[in-house]
Amino acid sequence: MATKWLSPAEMAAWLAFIETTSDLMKAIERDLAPFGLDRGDYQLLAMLSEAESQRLRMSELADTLRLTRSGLTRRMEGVVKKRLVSKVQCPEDGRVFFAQLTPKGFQLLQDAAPSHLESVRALMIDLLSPAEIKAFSTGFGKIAKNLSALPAKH
Amino acid sequence: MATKWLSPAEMAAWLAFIETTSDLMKAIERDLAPFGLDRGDYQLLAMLSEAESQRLRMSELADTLRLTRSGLTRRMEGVVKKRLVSKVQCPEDGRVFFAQLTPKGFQLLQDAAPSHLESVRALMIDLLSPAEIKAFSTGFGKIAKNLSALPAKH
DNA sequence: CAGAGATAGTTGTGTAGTCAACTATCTAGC
DNA sequence: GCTAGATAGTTGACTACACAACTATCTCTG
Repeated sequence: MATKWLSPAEMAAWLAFIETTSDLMKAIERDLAPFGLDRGDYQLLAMLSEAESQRLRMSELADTLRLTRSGLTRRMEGVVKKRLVSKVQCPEDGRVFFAQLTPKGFQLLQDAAPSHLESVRALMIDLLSPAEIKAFSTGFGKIAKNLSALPAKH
Repeated sequence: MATKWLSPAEMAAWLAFIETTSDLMKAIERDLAPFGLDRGDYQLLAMLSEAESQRLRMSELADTLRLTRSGLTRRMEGVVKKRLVSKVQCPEDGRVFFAQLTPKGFQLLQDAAPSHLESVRALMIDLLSPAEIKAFSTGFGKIAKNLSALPAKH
């Protein structure tokens, strides 16, 4: 197999991406900490807040959060204990549970959102030119589309 | 505090980045699995392979891998047990240890690299236009520069 | 050269996630 | 309407990390 190496420009893009992402995530997480939330909690609340009746089936939520079902079961323990989310059994199907955003959870999300958005701006968006923003959007869009077209499970 | 919302284009860039990165990392990890390596191991080996004498001080290696010192201690247990890396005490300073790539580790890296590079190409690089590649590189570069200029520790 | 303090790495403890096995419920086919 | 299988979620065991406290070594100041 003849290895097709990456050109310097390609390697630069890859390395910049790989090395920066982890630091960026940590910085964003740090800005969320004063609200008692981590990034996983925030995303969970944000997803629910945008959903119909502010609730989603567990497995649907797990998929959008890129968690396994068991992973979500564990993460839910935290936000349920904090009364930010409640678990509601579906009347039509006894197997399914909904994660339901509580008023307290909604309020906390409202409180945290401005700070989080500001954080995303300061650490990423405002540093990029409009062309770069466009390139991020289209570039990651193409990557995502390709990934979802893949056989997925091995 | 008046919340400065993200424009649709900005939000698109942010969401595309956030949602795609996790899937991309998992896909790359999956392609590395046949070699018995995960992404952390691969990066550890890759860093050592490029270093002077193919070795680095533990704390230096921890920094480049974005691990805490204790995190690296734990990760080293795995690669040391697999004989891919050995730990060598520094003669001049009894506190410091070097992570030293073994011939076996070097060989495994040589074996895995073509597949890994191919994976990075297929899942990311080859999907992007040259302009997008450039934008990724400069964009993440700016983000990284900004992060390193920050107060860093809380 | 004796501490005092800095530095390198490890260990104890805790958290967040995975996978595989399990329970409970629902749905079809007979 | 019963049983076979599918589906939703949970649990047990494990892994990879982080943080804080610790040990060992080095360095500096008197």
